[in-house]
Amino acid sequence: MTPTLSDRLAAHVLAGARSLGLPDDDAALTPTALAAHGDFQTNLAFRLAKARGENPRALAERFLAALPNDPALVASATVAGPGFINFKVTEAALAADVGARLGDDLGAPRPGVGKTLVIDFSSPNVAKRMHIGHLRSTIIGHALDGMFRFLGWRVIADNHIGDWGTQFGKLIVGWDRWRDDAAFAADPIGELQRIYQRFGEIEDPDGELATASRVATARLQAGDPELRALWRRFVDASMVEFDAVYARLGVRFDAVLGESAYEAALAGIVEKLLADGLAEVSDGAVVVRLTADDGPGLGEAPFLVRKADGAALYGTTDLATVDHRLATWAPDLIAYVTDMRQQLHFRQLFAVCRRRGIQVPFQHVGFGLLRLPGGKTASTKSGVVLNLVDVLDEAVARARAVVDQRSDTLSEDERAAIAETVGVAALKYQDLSQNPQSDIVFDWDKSLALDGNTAPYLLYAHARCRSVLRRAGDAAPGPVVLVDPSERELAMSVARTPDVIRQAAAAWRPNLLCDHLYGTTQAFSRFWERCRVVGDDVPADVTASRLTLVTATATSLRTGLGLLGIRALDRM
RNA sequence: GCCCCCAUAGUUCAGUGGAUAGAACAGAGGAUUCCUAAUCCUCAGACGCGGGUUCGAUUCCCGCUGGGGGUGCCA
Repeated sequence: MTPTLSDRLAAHVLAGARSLGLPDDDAALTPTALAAHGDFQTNLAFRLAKARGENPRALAERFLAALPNDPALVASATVAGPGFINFKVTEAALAADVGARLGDDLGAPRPGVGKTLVIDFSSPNVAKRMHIGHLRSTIIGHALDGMFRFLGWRVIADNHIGDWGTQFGKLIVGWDRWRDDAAFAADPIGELQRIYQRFGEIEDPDGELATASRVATARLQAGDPELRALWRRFVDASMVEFDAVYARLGVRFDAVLGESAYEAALAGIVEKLLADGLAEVSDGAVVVRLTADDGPGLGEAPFLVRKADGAALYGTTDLATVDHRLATWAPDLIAYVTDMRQQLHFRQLFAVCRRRGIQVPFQHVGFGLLRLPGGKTASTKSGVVLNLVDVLDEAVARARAVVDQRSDTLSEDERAAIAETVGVAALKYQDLSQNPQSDIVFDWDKSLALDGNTAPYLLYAHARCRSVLRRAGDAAPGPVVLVDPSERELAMSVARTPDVIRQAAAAWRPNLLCDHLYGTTQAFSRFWERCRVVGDDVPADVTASRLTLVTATATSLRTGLGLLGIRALDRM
């Protein structure tokens, strides 16, 4: 592995701070906003000057003088404006860096080696079709999974399926009365969904249905073999469909443990909380009372772990799940990727875990709602449902129309495969490229767009890279020599990719990686317009250099897209 | 009531207390004897309002307005 240019410059800056007698552990190093200011800048002089009440410009001048001499790395270092220190790295250092990033691991440092992350995402409910609202958790979670693994973490992607609860009583009752076996055989989830909806719509003036449903739920949870078998059928049928969607999205899990897996542990959790004095009985229910000391606003609402009727709640299940994860994987960090509406729940959950003596840090990655134009939320409740598979199909159909128009020399099979990849990638990238915490407006034309800052743009650039590498034939890659400005810009972007992956993971924000890959692609497109790689009029050493640069670009794009769950194409 | 989130160009979105706030789409105009034009180049266009902290605020704090979400027995 090779430290990145910014790692090396940060060390350079911190060495300067030490020799100035002002040791620090943050070099405040960032890429410059404008190329005219160099490659990187440090704003450390501002911070140090503020702490010491000095003039920042004067301190920056002293700082500059105190920097070590490193002519191999630093081409120039200058003080600018009120106290910025701008660095330009040498052509040789940049060229060498590009040459070190040709493998799939990008030669990147792996600071996560030895650490384990459990990340909980997707978590659909059994007997309901996945809709567009499930997309965010699934693909943001998967992208975080990919980025952390890239950084060396052992990652356990855990799909916490909603396979337990009162909805099964309703399903069982409805199944007995209204099921259509042929419909179930043809489309299991569709039939289960129909039964469930009918249960909600039908008149039940005497509460007869409600009673039957409660009885069925109780029998199921008591282990009635017949109902258990029926429940298993519902779960299995749902999982078949979920797995098909995951395969299509390219999403993987290390563990698929539904809520039912924790059923046996729930009573013990509640008893222990009571015995330890952490929980109390209140209005017949069992609650953990938190205070403002547990976190802002947490003193208001208690955390419910058992209802007055004796049933456990999702919070109880979540506590049992934490116990299981700690015992099974001994993680260093546990993360949950859910929509922001569950923020309070997780803050409470984490606080209760801390009270139970659990030291492991938790992270709730809350993302914004997906809404439709006009402000409606896309949910079963509002009656506006966009089935995920239907959206994927439409995305692929739109991609296919473009493939047929642009790539008419390719075979039918190739075109179908390309359209599938491009369509699904476009939908995923559209989501991933936005800040998770922002609400998303789903609009068919925007969400499935194939032009502009979209996955197809990145995939196309990668395909061009592969194309020229195929054409290079026997010509071998060689040392990088940066001649054209577009080459330097591209090289710098490629060199920064490992830094960006680290930052994106640390911020739990895949969109930072999307932004960077888009920038790399823009740089590549400009390079492509200006610089020929192979040809009779291109000197051999220039071809060799550019083949290395193109290889590094292709690797950076392929690896970066791969972390986002998007497979790069060699042709399109 | 209380708590949380959001407000950037016509639209959809980026933006780490830092230098001239970036893209895309839509709009106007250009580029292809040559490695994939699903491309590139040019033009035009924005930080809700009022205070505060700071050398410096779209960013942090307070208030206001507008929108969304949550809030003891759903998840």
